[in-house]
Amino acid sequence: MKIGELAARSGLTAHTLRYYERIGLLPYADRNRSSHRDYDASILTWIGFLTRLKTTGMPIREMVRYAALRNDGPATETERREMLERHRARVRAHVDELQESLLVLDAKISGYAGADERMQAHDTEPSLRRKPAGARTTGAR
Amino acid sequence: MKIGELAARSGLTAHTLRYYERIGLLPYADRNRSSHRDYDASILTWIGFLTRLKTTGMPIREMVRYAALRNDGPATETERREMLERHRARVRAHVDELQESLLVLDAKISGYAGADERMQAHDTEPSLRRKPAGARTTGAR
DNA sequence: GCTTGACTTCGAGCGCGCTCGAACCCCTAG
DNA sequence: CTAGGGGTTCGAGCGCGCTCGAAGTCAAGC
Repeated sequence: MKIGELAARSGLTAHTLRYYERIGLLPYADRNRSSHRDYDASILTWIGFLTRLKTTGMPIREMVRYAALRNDGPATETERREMLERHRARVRAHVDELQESLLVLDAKISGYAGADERMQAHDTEPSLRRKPAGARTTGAR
Repeated sequence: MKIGELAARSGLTAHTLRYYERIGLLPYADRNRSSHRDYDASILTWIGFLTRLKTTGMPIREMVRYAALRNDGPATETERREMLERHRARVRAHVDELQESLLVLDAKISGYAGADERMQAHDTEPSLRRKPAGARTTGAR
């Protein structure tokens, strides 16, 4: 597979793929006689995993470190596992933080007037929200 | 309150606070006769909210837009609410994505050999994980 | 034989969100 | 009177993660 196809299949651009090779995220690709990169389909699995790491906010230099360890073979497995465990902990913490923020956002949104009508129209998730905060029937405003 | 104190209390640096004022995230602060900024404590609430938006990944230019609307008074409430609703949807989607990625991470981690011993030592969260996949009582190791 | 277009390397540039330093001003305490 | 420790404005610089363009090579199709 040439770089254009890999780009299409991986969702990255050819520029980015070359950049990733340059910095060590992707292994140096075999070149054909025209020095065009020739990829094996298995690279897609690795790129998929890298994309997960990226999605979850791992900095590139850490991904590079992980890639280097991977390249050094089974002896580095413990270290790799530990990296992923640390990363997982960070991601979990981040998720918690986001969920807390979602509550704040919910509160703020329901604090805006005129919400009710549009709630009917836009709200895709009617549960758990209509909590009229006591007997204060919003007579006047 | 002067900028140094606000910095200490808000967790931002004085440099950042000035930067935020410059770009319109923070209202132009009153100056005392020495042209030092003099903040009211209420600004902390606003900064807190901005920090939430930042935490949840809202780009600064959007926060600036929100701040500008806020500054234009109650007439913009609908638009502000809509912004927050859109943002909330993005955040929710992102949380989902992270949770999916956590599963991948879990799988990858448990794929590494030698996990068991260290699990005992490092795992802070014993629930839900030790799923010994059948009756395999870990006799040997 | 020539055009087209996908590839190559290399280095510069960009958008984001700060971060920092220079040069200056003012207030207070010793 | 002086030293120190705030504060001010202004503009440049930085780290990140790409993104892009220039200039060249090569293979295939007309």
